[in-house]
Amino acid sequence: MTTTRPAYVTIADVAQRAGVSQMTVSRVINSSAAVRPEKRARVERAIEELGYVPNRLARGLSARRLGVIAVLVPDLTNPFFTEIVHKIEDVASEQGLTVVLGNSDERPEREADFLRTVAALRVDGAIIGATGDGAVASVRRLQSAGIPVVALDRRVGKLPIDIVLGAAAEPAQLLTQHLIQHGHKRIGMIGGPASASTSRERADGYRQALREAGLEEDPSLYRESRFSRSDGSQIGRELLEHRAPPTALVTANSFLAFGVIDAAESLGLSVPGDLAIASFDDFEIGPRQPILTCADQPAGDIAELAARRLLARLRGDDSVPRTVIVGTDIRIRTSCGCRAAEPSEYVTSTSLDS
Amino acid sequence: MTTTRPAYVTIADVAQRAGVSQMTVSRVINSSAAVRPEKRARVERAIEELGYVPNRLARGLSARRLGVIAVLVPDLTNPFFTEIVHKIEDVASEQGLTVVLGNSDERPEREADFLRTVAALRVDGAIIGATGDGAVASVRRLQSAGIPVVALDRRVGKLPIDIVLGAAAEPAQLLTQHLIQHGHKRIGMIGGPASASTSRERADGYRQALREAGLEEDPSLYRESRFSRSDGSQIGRELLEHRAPPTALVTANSFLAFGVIDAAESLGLSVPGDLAIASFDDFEIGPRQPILTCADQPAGDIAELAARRLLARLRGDDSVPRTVIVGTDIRIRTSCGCRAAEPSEYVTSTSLDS
DNA sequence: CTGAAAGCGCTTACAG
DNA sequence: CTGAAAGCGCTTACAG
Repeated sequence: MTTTRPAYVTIADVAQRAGVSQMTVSRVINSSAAVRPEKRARVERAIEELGYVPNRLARGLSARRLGVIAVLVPDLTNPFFTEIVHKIEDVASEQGLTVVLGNSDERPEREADFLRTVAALRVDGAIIGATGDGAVASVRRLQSAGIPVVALDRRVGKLPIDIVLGAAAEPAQLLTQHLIQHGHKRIGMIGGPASASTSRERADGYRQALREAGLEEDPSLYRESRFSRSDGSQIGRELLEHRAPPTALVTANSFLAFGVIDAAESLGLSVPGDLAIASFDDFEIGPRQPILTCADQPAGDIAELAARRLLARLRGDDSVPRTVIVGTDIRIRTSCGCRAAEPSEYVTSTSLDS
Repeated sequence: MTTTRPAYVTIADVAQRAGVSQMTVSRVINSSAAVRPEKRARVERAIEELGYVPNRLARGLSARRLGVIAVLVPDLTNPFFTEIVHKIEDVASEQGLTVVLGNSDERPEREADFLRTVAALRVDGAIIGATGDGAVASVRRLQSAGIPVVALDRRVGKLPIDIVLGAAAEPAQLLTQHLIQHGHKRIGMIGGPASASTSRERADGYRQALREAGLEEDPSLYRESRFSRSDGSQIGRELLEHRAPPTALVTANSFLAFGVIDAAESLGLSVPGDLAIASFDDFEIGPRQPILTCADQPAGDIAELAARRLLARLRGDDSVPRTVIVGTDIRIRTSCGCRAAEPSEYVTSTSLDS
């Protein structure tokens, strides 16, 4: 079809030019066995002269090891996941591994597509931030094909699997308690999609805090949403127009918080004056001091732990699946009603085996 | 090494179970030729029952078409590139293509590594945001192997190659002119690394504006930098402590602008009162109205155009390499000294053949 | 230390 | 519409 034929140089060409067998060339390329120095030199020269680039597909096919790992995230637009991808890419490239990237956009079908692709590619392993429990079947297929999978940020059903995620219930509880300490009685929450374990756990933490404080739980004050600014804005508006609106809100994601603030402003209300806010995620990017009181999950650490876990599996570690829960910093700023930025930080760091 | 053997089902297993030849199975999988309905049904059932997932490595090896494209960006931390990756991933997945992701971190060696990997993987094509002209050799190697490459955001030396980038000189000129209209006489610029064509062109636009306005060009007011907040902060501080400091600054990237504002604040100076700023990129993410007057390159459009160009090449388009320059919106906000947000937008949109 | 043979799991021609 | 043969470019045993 195209004019230029992919006229690749093959291992046979190199062997012929160097006057050795293919195997010798293979051994030189992979340093997989000792080769007499003179031969090695001849091979290296031939490789150089011919501009030989070993075909990794062929290698992957016969060696059953491609040197590629897959990374799936639910939203590539979210700086939390961006940082995760960035970090995993760093670790991978440092290990000579290549990353195949997938973005499900929180859609289970896209997720299934990607995981099927990845299975077809016979990647060495995968790190996935699932859309939710819908990923169980796909992940199981990968596992039964012998491909190690590490879950990140969200659980995958009840599957026994390595998983690395940020603390969810405790920080939500702390955020809520903080709002309670500011004197709020009617505290609402905009949670994430119930399909994500993280969302459910954060909601638990919120409810737990209310309960412990002896506050009534008004079910109409908890709202499920997608992790988007527009959902935050829309639901925020609805809550603020509630007959008995909340005076404070916990949001499960910063996009949601931004949207709520948009809504408040459009209604002529001020934050935290008319509505106090505490949120998850710390990704305000800009020239001014951030204002959001939030639970900041260390994305880089989560990513690195997940990557290291996968690397261990690739090396043959077949210990029991591990659940690693990474501590979260609570950053007190002004959206909750605090004046100054008293850096009262809370750190939890847990690591359990399951 | 591991306990579970990747006991994959192969096309031969399916063929046997369906009582047909491998070729028939292959034709069913790929819809590459007509197959009698009953046989097709038998094959489909066998695939289902066996849980067969075709091996794309094997397919790629013999068909010389993997269904994978490579995407390289210089900074995965920069929302401009994140959005680009996001969009390319969208287009690719919609076309059934998989994305292999690389991040050079602006380091030519990492770039070369990635491009070598990608060549070894025999990907179908690549879209690369190069670190600079250092990528010439790597790109040439891909091209001569018959792998189409589309450059994005930055040129690759003088290589004849498809390229999609945002306008650079004109917006820089307009930004500078705008500052001049505010009455500034001493206008500096923090440009990006000179290795990137974009940086050089932006600097040209800045100088052009000064020249046309008859303003002196003080070379000490132009500073080269990396695209980072810390560089912005450090260089910003140096410029502000200059014996005759600039009263206005153009920055080639928003991270730089943020850093400059950090520096100004730490010196007790205000923006735009003591220092007016106009920048490239529009990626303030947060709850408040953005303040940066800037040239906003449409990352999504750039990405999509690049992806479409590559797709055309994959389909066999062998026309002359094309240079597409995408228009940039100028967003007037307050960092330049304007009061309100008069949305005076400038749009340029050009497409040239080279 | 070295190499000939077989095989990885597909597809590409080629016949029929 | 269908299939047997050869080949894609490597590596894995196996001999020596």
